[in-house]
Amino acid sequence: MADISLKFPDGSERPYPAGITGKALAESISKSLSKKAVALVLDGELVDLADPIDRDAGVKIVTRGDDEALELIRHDCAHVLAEAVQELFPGTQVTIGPVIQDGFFYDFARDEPFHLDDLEKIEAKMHEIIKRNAPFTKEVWTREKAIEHFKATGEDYKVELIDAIPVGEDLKMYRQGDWMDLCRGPHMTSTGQIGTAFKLMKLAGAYWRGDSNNAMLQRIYGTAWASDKDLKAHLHQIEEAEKRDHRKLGREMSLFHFQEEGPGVVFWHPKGWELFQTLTNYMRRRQNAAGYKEVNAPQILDKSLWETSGHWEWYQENMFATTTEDDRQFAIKPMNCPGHVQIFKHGLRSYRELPYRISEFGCVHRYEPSGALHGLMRVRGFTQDDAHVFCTDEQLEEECMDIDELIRSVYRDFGFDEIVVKLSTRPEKRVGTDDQWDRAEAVMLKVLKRIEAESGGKVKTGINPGEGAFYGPKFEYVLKDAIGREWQCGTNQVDFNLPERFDAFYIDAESDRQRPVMLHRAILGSMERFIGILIESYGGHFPLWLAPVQAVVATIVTEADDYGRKVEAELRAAGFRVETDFRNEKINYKVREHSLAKVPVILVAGRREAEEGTISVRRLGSQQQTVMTFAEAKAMLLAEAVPPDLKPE
RNA sequence: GCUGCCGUAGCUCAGGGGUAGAGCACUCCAUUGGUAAUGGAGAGGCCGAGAGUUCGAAUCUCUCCGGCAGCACCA
Repeated sequence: MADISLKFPDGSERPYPAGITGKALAESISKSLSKKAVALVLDGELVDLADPIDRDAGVKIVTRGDDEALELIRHDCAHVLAEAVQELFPGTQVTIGPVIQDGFFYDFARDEPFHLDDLEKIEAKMHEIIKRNAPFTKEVWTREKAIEHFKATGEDYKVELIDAIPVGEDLKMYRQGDWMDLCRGPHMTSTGQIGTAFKLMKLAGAYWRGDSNNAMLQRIYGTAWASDKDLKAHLHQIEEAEKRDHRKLGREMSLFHFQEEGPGVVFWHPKGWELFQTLTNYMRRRQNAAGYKEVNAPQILDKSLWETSGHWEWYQENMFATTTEDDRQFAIKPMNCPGHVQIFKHGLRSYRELPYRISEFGCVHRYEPSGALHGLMRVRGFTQDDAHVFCTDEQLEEECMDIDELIRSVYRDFGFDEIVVKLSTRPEKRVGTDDQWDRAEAVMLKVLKRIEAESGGKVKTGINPGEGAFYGPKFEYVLKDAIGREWQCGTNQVDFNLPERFDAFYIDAESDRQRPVMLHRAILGSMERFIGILIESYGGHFPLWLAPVQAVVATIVTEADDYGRKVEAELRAAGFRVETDFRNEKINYKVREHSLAKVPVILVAGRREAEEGTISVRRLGSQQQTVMTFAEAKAMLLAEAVPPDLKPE
């Protein structure tokens, strides 16, 4: 057999007989390597160790500790999960079991639901299967044989999967002991290589093929790692994330609450509302500076308006509607755009007024599916930092670029530097002509390229086909928070439809009527959601400018209370959000309580401070405190509390 | 909306066919104590709602409401 030349990661290149397997290759290098090897990377692609290599290629032997092996561990683990379930619960059908972030899942079809305590049994069975250490072996089957096999074993879903695989493609079956599964592969060489660092996490329902018209399957989620240490670290990380949960912190910091009578609507408490207002005021300043005029449009409008806008036809199931005694139908606004069009239309607009930018902290209500509700992140009543820009076709591109700059500059102020901009194109359910969509998407594609280019590649971009709003394509701004989670917040949508539906126009330089283009844009998106993101991202430790209570003045002895009152009054007069704690409690008690409430600064005054005009400053998260004159402390705190947009450069 | 689980005091949770418990928080009393819990006493619940089974239901069954996890949907 002819020789092939294989190139190793260290750059060295050696000849081998064609058809050599990864296993034999590893053996030829060293016995210990062949023992540790679990797979091969062939020209960047992960393949089975048993696959013959028949061409010149770059190779890398993957051992269990390599990053590439993690995917295999998880994938193999999914197979073992499926085997365990079928051993324990005969008659259960297997469907798909892919690798996901941090682990894997497998979807099963079974009439009886699994219970939480089944997970323990399944996990024990998995350990047993792994201990058997059966080799994974691959077989290539014909379509007919595979279909026949799965029909015979009652695996209807597998048959359906095979039907969806293009004719001519090989069907690979992986066997582990007595069990086998249709699978693209690759796998490690035996189940024993999975190790013990895995855990079944949760049970959930999931639609077959992700389509809610299909049957619901039972999904078992698991996490798997290369070592027990990694598994432990992952479980610890989950615990840490739970501590940041905005629903928990919102309660502990008395920011807001929910209750049964108002599913999906927020009761904002004084401190939460303070935060809300601080954020709103910041956005108001940013928008005013960017040339927006703030407006306010009605909450409830006649059905006819929503028919004209298309909402009644396309969005009705998400709308709260009401019929009055005189039989008029009204809807509570789910969006602000129709209202803003009315403001634009009121009176003749000149081309000189364009771009006409109006903003509104618009409170909207949407009937969201009950299962979607999630704390502040997904609610039925929320406030958008919404705005609409009416402009000419020629102005469109620059307006989009300005909006892009505004959005990213706002995100920077909160420390969100990693941004992805996605273009969502025309959905199936939509209004307007194809020509309008063509025009809108063409401009947006151009803008998307400019955003990426002008950010020097810092902003990543992408396309979401078919995800646009019913009235136009949209840019979606996805930010990454302090703990690496991604959130879609900002949006910018190009709309040629609504102006036409409402017959909005302006008068151009030749005194002719012209149709404006309309941009819908939001930056934080939903104020509620953004606050939820901030709570979790900061873990409740707000920067001073955002903190609802910026400092608490706590006295040690009653004689210091008068001084404490003076400290409070002076800070309050300077616009600082400060509270006092003169309770008959020990200072330890007070420090503990305000630290748990995540107040950024505790100002402690005892007899000494009162006499000397000083104050003891203790920062949240620090075990120490600094004594300084009150004047110094005040200057320091006031300087730190200046919002980012008002900071002198 | 779908699947599964859950709903006991403001919060965190125990109990589980014979009419209710803990810790923290709260109120009162004593204590004026230097940076993460001073001691004592007290008050607090139609055990999510409705119906059923039962001599008797917070406990079992059903329906509804709400929550949680995931799916679907989405700012």
